Amino acid sequence: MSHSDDFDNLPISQRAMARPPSAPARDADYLDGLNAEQRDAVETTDGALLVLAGAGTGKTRVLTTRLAHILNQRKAWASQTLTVTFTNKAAREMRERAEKLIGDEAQSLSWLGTFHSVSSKILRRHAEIVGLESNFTIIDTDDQLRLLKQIIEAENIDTKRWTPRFMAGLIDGWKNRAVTPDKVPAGEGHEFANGRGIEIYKTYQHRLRVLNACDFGDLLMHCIAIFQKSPDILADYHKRFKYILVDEYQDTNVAQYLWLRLLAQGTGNICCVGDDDQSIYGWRGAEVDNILRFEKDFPGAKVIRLERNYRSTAKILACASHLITANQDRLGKTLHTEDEDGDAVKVRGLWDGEAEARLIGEDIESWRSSGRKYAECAVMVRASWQMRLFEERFIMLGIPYKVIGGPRFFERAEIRDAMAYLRLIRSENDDLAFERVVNQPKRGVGATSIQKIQVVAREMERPLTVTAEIMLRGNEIRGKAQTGIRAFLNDLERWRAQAREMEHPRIMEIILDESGYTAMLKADKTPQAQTRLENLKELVRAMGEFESLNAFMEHVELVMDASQGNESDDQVQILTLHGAKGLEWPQVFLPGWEEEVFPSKRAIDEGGIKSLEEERRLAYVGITRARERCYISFVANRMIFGRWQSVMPSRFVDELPPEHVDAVSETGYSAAPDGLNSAGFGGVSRFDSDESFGGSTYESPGWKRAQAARNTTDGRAQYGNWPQKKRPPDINPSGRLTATSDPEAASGLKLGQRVFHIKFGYGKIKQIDGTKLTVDFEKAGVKKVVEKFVEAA
DNA sequence: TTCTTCACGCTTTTT
DNA sequence: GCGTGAAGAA
Repeated sequence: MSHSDDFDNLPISQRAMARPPSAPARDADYLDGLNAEQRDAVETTDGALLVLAGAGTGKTRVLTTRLAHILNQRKAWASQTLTVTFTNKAAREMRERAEKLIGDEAQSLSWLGTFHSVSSKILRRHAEIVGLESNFTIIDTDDQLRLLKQIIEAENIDTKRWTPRFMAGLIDGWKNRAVTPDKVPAGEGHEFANGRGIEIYKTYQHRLRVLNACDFGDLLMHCIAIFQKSPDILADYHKRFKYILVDEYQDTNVAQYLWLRLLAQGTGNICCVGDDDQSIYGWRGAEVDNILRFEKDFPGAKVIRLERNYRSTAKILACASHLITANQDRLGKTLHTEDEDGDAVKVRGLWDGEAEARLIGEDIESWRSSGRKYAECAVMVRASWQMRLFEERFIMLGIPYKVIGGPRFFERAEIRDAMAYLRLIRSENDDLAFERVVNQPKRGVGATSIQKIQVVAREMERPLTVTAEIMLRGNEIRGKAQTGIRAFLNDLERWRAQAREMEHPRIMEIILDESGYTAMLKADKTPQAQTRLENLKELVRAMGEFESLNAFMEHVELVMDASQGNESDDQVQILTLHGAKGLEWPQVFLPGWEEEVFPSKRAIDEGGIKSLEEERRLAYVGITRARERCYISFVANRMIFGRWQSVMPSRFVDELPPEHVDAVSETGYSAAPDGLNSAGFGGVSRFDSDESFGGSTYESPGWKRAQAARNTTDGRAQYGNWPQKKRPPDINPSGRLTATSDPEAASGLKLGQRVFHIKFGYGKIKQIDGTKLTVDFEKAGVKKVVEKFVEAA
């Protein structure tokens, strides 16, 4: 095993003296096939280096090869390199690809991970410096919100007017900039409850410390604090990390930047790879400035541009490049390819979202019948609500698909409940976990009882479990709650003892059984309960893959995306544009290119030109995912939040280069990119003639607003909120029933008629009472009262 | 205490 | 359209 001679395995006394052997151990044949720039980026190992890597230019390859090169040149041990990424997925991929290059040695890359996982590892070593114990809990957004809610309520602030979510946003914003409560610039807390925001931030941080917990932002912030407070610790890390590699540098926020800069002060060997045109996380604190400023931050830094694209055909690349030139602040790159022209990017205008889904479904089928794979196709949307239409259509057509980045396994309620039990076993201090599961399953412990305990706990400054115990002894809790809590505490005690001598998957099973959680789900006849049981089984199985309970829990707290399972299956991928970074497919569909959808209304309203540019980068990312074919589409009418709106094609459509675009009209309306406005994209006129509107000059508010927004330079709509007018009930071509908010329309339904409902599939009408229908969904085993249905023509 | 109903707000995206 | 969370009813 080549990694047995690793730095970490040396006796501590020898570490300071340890030097990697100086001679290269292997031939540098891994450099074959790299172009001149890539090779330069790999071989420039020392000093600060910024690699500006455009889409599809072999960024990951350069990073991993560089890593291999450093190791093969014996410039450092694997464990003396630090490689940080943003997502777990990226970290995993990096490790896998490194393994192919350097074999077993990749296992010693113990400092390869996300910013958060590396931070957590560092923080566990020095937790006491920031007032934590090394077994601290990492809380997620859900816990964070509950904690904040308690704090805000305790301050007697109305949580409806000043929502915990908003406060969480402020705190995240501060933490993204590594701003501690005492460093908040004057005037910034004023947005919340008349300036009490800072106070709440302070209390929040204090509470976290008491709970021996951190949130995601803390992981980085505490690390920075440790480095700043203890120069000797920092010096240790300087000695350790001889080479630092950073992926997706354009997405770093201020805290991450500070973190990196502190660590890079040692050797100064830092290599950041990124693409300013793919910075799409500004809303969560990413500073494109970090990459724009790189040369100033790291004096003497070298910049290498990777501009040869190996992914897309020339036409696809031309579209993307042309579109992105509309952005102002760019470092500027000129991507080129030696690839052939390929097919033009297809732009298509359609009547509505269903037509769009239908067409894309057909395209995928014909792709498949031409002998290609489903898995070579991806549908990329701006927001997750747009996925539903495609799912429905694909189910109907029998096209296998997979939604990427849907509700994550470990964020599901049942999994979080199970985790809360484990957390309570690990530490009796975990108040958040206690609150979550004292009454889950129902033990007769209601809000009143919990509140009572909380009050006392706060007074005594003890954790809830301990307080509850004391109160039970003092007979201060009566009735159902008394027996409930008694049983709960006894169970915890017993499990804790058992956990010490049992395999950890087994203890999970015991907890689920004995707590009555499994029984609760078994008693629940809805189809969701079945899935939940399966999820829990999966959880127990996944636990078995970890050495210890603690290892498993660390994994869950940070790597919130387990259990993909059947990745090899031939499935169409449905995902958001954000989720698509770093991926590629031969055939890519980009639906929903309408003003206010993409670019999203919210982005335009809130962030003005800056957000608009970010949306454009998102479009750029979308197009550059395509290798052979790229289909862009927009519709005339779209259902948004249950309301029909007439919508305009996205301005991005107009920004495509006409000579590389093939504009196809599927509706009889002009979809030519250069003529959309003048030719009068027909959605509106068709809408006008619809009799149900009883008028001929109707224009939907959405359309007017969108039109106004398109015509302003900053992208902000000049109109306020327009009164909403309802679109008449929709009649769709498959002869199904569609929900409507118009009660009058819901007449003429017949008993026994089958209706469609999004969640439960087809059901039979059992009873009609005005506009109220009782529908029996036999397949799902659900009876549901469905209101406001309307019959199809 | 728990179950039911209703209104609201929100759907960018990640650790 | 959907889930959440608060208020009201059993």
